[in-house]
Amino acid sequence: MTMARYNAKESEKHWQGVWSGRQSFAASNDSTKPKAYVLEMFPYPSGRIHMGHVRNYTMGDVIARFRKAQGFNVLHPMGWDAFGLPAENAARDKGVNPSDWTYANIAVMREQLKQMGLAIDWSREFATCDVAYYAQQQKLFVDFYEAGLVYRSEADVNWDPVDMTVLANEQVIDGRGWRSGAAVERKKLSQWFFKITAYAQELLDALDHMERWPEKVRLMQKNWIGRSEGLRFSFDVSNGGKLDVFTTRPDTLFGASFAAISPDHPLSERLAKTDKKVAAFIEECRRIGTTEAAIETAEKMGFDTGLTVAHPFDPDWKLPVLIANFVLMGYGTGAIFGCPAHDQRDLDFARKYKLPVLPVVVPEGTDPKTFAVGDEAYVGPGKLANSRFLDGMDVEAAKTEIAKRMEAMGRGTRTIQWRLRDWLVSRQRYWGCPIPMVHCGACGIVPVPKAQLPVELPRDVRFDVPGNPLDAHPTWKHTSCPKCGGKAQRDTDTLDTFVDSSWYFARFADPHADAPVDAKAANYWLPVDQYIGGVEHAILHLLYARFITRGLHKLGYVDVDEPFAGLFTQGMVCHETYKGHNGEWIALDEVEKRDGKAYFKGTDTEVIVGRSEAMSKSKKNGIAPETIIDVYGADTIRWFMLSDSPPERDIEWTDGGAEGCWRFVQRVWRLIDEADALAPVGTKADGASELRRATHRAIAAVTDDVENLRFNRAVAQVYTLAGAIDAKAGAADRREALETLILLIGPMMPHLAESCWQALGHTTLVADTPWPKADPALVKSDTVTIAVQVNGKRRGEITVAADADEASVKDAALKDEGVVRALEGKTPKRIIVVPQRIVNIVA
RNA sequence: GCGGGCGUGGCGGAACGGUAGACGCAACGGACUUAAAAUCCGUAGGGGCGAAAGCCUCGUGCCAGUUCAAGUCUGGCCGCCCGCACCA
Repeated sequence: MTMARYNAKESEKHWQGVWSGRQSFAASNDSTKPKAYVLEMFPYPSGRIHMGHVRNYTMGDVIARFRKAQGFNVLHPMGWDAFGLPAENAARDKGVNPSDWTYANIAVMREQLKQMGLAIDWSREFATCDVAYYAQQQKLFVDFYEAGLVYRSEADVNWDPVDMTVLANEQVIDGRGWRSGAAVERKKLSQWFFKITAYAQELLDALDHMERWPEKVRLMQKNWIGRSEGLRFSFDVSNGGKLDVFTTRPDTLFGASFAAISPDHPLSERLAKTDKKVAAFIEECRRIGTTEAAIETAEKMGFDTGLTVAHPFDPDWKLPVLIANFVLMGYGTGAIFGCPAHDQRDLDFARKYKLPVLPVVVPEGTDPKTFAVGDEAYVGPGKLANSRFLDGMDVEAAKTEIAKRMEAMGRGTRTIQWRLRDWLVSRQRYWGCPIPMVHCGACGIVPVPKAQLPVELPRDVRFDVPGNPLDAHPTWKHTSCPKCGGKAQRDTDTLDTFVDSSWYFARFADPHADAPVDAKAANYWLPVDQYIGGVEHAILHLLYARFITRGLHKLGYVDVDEPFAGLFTQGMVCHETYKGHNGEWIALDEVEKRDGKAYFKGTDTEVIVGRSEAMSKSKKNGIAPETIIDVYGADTIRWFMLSDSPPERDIEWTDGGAEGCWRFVQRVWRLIDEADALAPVGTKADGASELRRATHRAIAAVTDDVENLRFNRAVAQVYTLAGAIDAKAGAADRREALETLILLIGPMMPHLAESCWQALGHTTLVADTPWPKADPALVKSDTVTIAVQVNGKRRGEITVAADADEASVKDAALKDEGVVRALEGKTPKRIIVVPQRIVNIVA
């Protein structure tokens, strides 16, 4: 009997139907099994899935299926991060309604994900643009408002002139909008904020306990939160006012040679009103400030205001007050004192403007009289000098002493300064969750009562005029005040889409609940045991989600603070790039490769082969997953995604690699096909044949590798087992080996596994079959072959019993022919025996 | 500038401080075939000795060090990648 070649297309469709019909992957909210919540960052419905999705969802799927096989009650849901600007752009450019466009995209992508054969509980699917979802989000917003975690404030905001909306700090990258790439402008606007800074300390402290998060991500968050301890104090200004400054180095106060304020400091602005030169200087700073990356190399610039401040410990010591472009209004008080000897920026500035440089901290054992600072500020430890009552103290003691005295004088307080600022969530856009607030002339700002929610988006909006479409709508914003019943206006802003994705994982616990989050269900499922996504969300999404979860906890919706117990950030999918001789990107399908060179298809014109880069539209080096699935099937593309490259690193897509995966699919199928005279289903293998050993070693290794997300190694172990299956082995041993092979690839190539399982005579599903268990006795072997070194160089090899005692191992080693030759008759001085590893003879 | 990561065959990559290069891709040789595809078997880091089995030697970016033993640990360089970026 010979079966046909494995038909991936038919088989995959078949098994997808079977799983769906049996609801194989439905999660139970009422189970006695241990739970496992496996989640991948949900996709934006752009229209088609890309290779990045395939890699991400394949990894999650392997974990989900693996956990199910291990007996866990698994939650592995899928949804859509469906609000956002592309829908509005499509509406403007193509005249389609954003909602229609989005749901059409979702329909396509859902089919594509289903074709991947993901073990997802589709009954829990939702999109963030579903009224049912954003209605709950509006309730949450009101809850947060009432809990004091939401406030409205006028502030300098980041304005994206292309997307025509404001952005949160985190969403400005290198002075540009994270989506549009446009240079961000500054505006003063009244906007809604989430009080994320209220949790700054908690968000920081918890990072230390998040062992299953990558160190890198924790560090990025730590830096972003940016805690620094210091002293805030005031100078008396010669104009009779006070100037507040913040410093982390109060110990260097006697080395101060100037005070500097930001061009945006209120004092600068006040001076500008009466002094044209000040105004011109501020103008110049702002111009440079907004011209993008030039900030990097921007020269330090200062302007002497003519004002002075008195040194807090010596009223006769006057320091000039300068406006300096490197002082940021957004951090601390927007004013500093400059101590050039111990701060590089201050030193650069002082050298340029010929200000004194007096060292006040000198390294241990250095004479303060001879210690000089050149072009490099001294920021290391040492003893205080030239500092009156601080002389001789170390830095820490001096900081404390100054702080104590300042506090006693009522001039300063020790404070903690954060880099993190509150999360600006208002967006002047249409396709987002409407902010459920009403502005009443009489009552001020009034939340929409929960009974009146949701505030639904209108369908009839225009996108052919610039500005906020909701604001431009003729009637939508007009409403009555929930409090006094008088005429009032709705808030026409919508929420940042990062709000949508900051609690969806909690909603999945019970996506049909009447409350935003069903406490019982969420407390059962949360935290997410394994979250998988791109490192690009290391700060934005992950920090916001951690904050919102704390808010949910405060409101009693959940008992946890941290939403994601385990986080894994996967690498990108890359491909070689091609360029023409004018530097233009050449699409993959316009290139053909011949004899190691690349040409324009059908011509002899060479194209330049560039390095491998993340697949992207702009570089034209993307491969559409659907074409691969169409040709080879989902299992092949899944296998590719897991093979070779460690999951956290970038993977390079190659045609050869894909073909190799496809060949392996066929090879597995053939192994089953050609396996004649197997023992019947249910036969127990016995004994300790080589094949049985290989089988159980594979179980142990693959289990360990998948457990630790080392999929590339798991794949290699599977290859090794496949190679070990020998037609000459016993019928029972071969059945065991083949069944094991199939169960091990089950999470990785689920369709192929089901087909093979059936071909092996089973009437059950791999999806319902427990994960195999390794017999420890078979994993360990009786004999081991170890190397024997002489003076650290490998000279021979001996095979000894695994439990051989040291004496007999030594004995065997010394008898080895190669060892004898290498010893040249010398007597060993020392023999190191590492059991089951190595013998090293020192002669 | 600061912080983090990485550097191993033609390529992707393996390797609790213990036989470097598992496993795969590409390559080459052979078998099967009228032929091709598919498949199967075999070879394979560099150099040297040998008819062969095999043996010697050099090899994990570079230079030192610790150790019986270093791809792995330590220090210093070089290169690449990522994050933050005048945060006082």
